[in-house]
Amino acid sequence: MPTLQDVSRRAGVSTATVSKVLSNTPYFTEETRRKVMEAVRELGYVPNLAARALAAGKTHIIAVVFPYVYEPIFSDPLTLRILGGIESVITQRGYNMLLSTPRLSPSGPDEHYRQLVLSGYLDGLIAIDNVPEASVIEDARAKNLPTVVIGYDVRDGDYWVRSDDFSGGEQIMTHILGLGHRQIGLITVPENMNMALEHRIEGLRAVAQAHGLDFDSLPRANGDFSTESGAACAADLLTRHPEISALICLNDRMAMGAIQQARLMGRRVPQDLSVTGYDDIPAASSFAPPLTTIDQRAPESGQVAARMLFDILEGATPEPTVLPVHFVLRETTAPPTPDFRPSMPTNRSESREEEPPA
Amino acid sequence: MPTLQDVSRRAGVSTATVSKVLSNTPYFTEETRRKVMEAVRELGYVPNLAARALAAGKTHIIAVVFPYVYEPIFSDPLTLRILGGIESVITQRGYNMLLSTPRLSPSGPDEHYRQLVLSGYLDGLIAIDNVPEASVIEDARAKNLPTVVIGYDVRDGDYWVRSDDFSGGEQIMTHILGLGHRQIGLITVPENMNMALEHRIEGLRAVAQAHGLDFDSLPRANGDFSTESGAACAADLLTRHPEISALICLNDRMAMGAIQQARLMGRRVPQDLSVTGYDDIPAASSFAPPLTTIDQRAPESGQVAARMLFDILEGATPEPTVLPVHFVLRETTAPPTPDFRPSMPTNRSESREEEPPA
DNA sequence: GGACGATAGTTAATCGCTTAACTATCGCCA
DNA sequence: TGGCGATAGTTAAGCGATTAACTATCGTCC
Repeated sequence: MPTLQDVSRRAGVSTATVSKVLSNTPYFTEETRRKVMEAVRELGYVPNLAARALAAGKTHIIAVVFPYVYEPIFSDPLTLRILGGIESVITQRGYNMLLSTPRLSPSGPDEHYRQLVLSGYLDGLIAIDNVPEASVIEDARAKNLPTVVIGYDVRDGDYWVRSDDFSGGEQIMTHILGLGHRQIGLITVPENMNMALEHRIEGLRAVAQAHGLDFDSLPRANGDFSTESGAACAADLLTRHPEISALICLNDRMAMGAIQQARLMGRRVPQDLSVTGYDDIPAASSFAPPLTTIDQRAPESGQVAARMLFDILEGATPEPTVLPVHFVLRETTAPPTPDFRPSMPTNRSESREEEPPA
Repeated sequence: MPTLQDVSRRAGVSTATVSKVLSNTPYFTEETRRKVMEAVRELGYVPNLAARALAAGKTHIIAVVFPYVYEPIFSDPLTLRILGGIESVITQRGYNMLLSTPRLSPSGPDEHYRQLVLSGYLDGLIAIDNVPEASVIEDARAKNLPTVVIGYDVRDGDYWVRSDDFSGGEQIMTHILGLGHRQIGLITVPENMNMALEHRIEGLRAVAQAHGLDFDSLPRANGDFSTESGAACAADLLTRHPEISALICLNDRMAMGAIQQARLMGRRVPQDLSVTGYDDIPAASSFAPPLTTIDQRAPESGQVAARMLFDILEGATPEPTVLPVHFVLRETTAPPTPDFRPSMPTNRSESREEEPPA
């Protein structure tokens, strides 16, 4: 591979001049540029990025960090769409994207990841961080590496972008309540697992209580994001509380599992049971029936995060961003039918569910 | 950030010795190692990867290349699972994964990608290459960069791994024929778009012809991998050829679209119409009804590719690999019912479809 | 005409690490 | 005892760029 020096010799100038021409630093003539460019072409010169990184202290590599927590990112359509959004911006700016999926333990991310962050190999970092414990950006913060977090685990001074989960929860509950449902079941995930989901729950709660509903006494079961767990939760909930006329699920996959399970138990959706999801994954619209859900605009959040990062790299100090969510009305919700409306007006007498089904 | 020199001073040895200890190159005492390691710990030293890359000529970065062709990879669950497989091996070996998605044009991949490949930033490359034109590995080949291709666009001497698409096609057709179907519709993609799919078609053809069926005269429509296009193709096919009792789709998403469309047209699946997919994406098993399909073991192919790459890096010359596929019998296929069996035994009189629906 | 600022290009130090070549020491054996 | 090979560690030369500091040239303005 030809080096800068080869080019400089061939063009009959110094390496400094070649470097200037290539990086468009002032003070060279058109004639010089021509000679240099021609030498570059003739030799097929391509700059050595490692050398450039060492000398200039810039690697043009942005790490995108998806911690390996509850499940592999590679099966979660949502994080993937975020990734797509990030990729589009990074590529467009001529940067490269290093995908890192550190394993998390209570003592923090794995050693290999920590070395990467501290190694000077990275110009910036974008991390998904919704998990309360074990922050993935501590080292980056300590090293002053430009970092944008997508999610909630931030502290003062951090740059972040997040989806308006609270509003998403509000919109769902408003819709369900507006339809006339009062016997509502919740399919959630264990507490302290994901802060985004907890904000959705807070949104649900706010609206429920504004309507005089005792949110904490609503039947509730915890899944683990998967379709299967959604089915299991639905089985549990519908068995113990046959009066339920609407099921609010905190993500689409659990909603889809719940619908299948409900059908197995003889409930038609939406006639006998309304179900809502969250995320609007690709499968949601082609599901039968198409799922009423919340569109988080995941690709957009990736793009916004990437743009914020480049702002920081250029010396600006971008504002943290909360992205609006969009309610997607499809066909899994309907007003409750009298058959499934029990005689008592609320479910105050019901016991509360906390544990997930086996 | 402390450097190697800082460590060497603190430990009271030369930088060469520190380097040796850290890379475990022979000839130092246990005592020396202790001193060095202690200095490393005290200073919080982390090697600078750019400097290491420049000096040693190894970056510990593997590029994973998913060309942007017919659609963004970020919505294709299949390539994503391959990515997951690759990631697991790369991470485990302590390498980093650079995700590159070059834009392809008839003149080749974009310039930024070419620079990356030639820049010396990469220790190896894994590429998905099923698109006939515009190879993504030409530069890598020219530069002698260790490369493994997942797919078909290879030439002699290349390392590759691919799924046994031909056998997959055979198994699908054998199953459908064994069920008794003879009025078979095909939902495919345009020719020269994806070589893997063409091999599946060859597998289908081989078995069909062995059974005396004129494969080329089977009704056929071309989609573009998407659910929507599957629905459109199904609408087209079932309208023109109502006698069709089985629909073979070359991927799951098109199959799912086809099933929804068939249902809209009053066909029950599988009673009135059998449908098969290909890929076994996550949604396939939770679809209603669960989809009969082919499992390609995508994560495995990613793992195999990554392992092959490390073999090459270690000086070995691994054998190209064809991975077996697995037929997944679920609930979208059944024997044809007499109602939908037309009087003529074959469809020799039918015209052939080539164009996709608008 | 001389001084000065802008322009064009060069020299050489530097980034932080690896490694070939070299020196020094030690044990062992003929 | 001398010599040799193995062991332990050092010196210093790169790797291939960037860039600060410097020199040289030229036009302009008083």
